[in-house]
Amino acid sequence: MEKAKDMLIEAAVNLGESLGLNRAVCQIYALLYLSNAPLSPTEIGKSLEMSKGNVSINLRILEQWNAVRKVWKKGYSRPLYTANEDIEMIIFDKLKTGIEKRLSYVKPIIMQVKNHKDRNLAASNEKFFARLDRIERLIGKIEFFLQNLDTIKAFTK
Amino acid sequence: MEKAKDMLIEAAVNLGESLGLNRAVCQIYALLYLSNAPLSPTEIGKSLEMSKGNVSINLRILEQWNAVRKVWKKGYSRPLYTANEDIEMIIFDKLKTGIEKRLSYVKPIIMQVKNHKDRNLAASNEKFFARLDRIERLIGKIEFFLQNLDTIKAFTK
DNA sequence: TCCCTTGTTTAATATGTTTTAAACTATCTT
DNA sequence: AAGATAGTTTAAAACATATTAAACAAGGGA
Repeated sequence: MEKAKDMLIEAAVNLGESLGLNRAVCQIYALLYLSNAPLSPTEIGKSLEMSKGNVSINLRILEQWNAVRKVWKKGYSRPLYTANEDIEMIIFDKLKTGIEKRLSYVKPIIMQVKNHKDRNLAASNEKFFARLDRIERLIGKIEFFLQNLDTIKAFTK
Repeated sequence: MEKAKDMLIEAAVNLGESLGLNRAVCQIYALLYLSNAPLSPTEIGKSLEMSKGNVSINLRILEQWNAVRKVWKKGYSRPLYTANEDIEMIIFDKLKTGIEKRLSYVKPIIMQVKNHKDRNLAASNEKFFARLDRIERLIGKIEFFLQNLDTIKAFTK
């Protein structure tokens, strides 16, 4: 049983790393996701053979992502932690906000370059501006795509 | 003009890093993408103030991704390089094969765990197996999504 | 053929990230 | 209140990756 959990946790790490996540974050989330009851940081650290500092840091990260949440057990003053199960949403939100942030940085730069385009240069740089246009269309597509992902998600349910 | 290129290259680096790409790869691709004519490794290195070793390594990576290609100019024995312009395809293919590879690693592990599920344990681990099912459905969704991305891409054109 | 230029490979350096160990803070138990 | 337990923060270490510098190989022109 524990062996199975370990294998699944390792698989989660493997998947998470392709999204640029670190090992600890994936391990902790997967452990909580597969646990029947909420766990304390100490239990997490013991189970994953990970320093408590590392548990603390990465639990905070997961909380910021809304991937885990505190559970207050009656009589206990310290919270336990449990996984929020809608990992689709978690992954999606993280990707979406990340991409949007990047695009909002790139877009004004392209605008700026296009507006500075002076007539003399333009002739000799036909190709250059054509490629800028192409990039702008791509950005438009990505934005369209993000706006519609919610719909698609619902559709595939 | 060169200033504009530098800004755009920097923006490309910024975008690329959110996909986990290194600086050099993004710079080289963006430079070739925005250049009117194919460039030699030496020219690339000079333009980006980057060692020729680094240019060489990362040009090879870009070639493997089909993101750039060699151009043989008459009379020259060494190739120049130019960007393949369909970066949507490049990004998409890279993401798609990456995700597929990861899923093909994870799927059999889940199968295995589910098949080992023995009756005694099963009762006490209702929740555990329910979550496994949930993950399996998620993987199914992702696969469906990937299979249909081509269609969606065409649709948004 | 010999040198000069160009490109590749490799080992070392530099940079960035993750993890831990240890100091610190807060909470709980007696 | 004192000692023990749990959690956070930080500085250092371990680790991974990217970049360069330098040795090497291949081709081009004298």
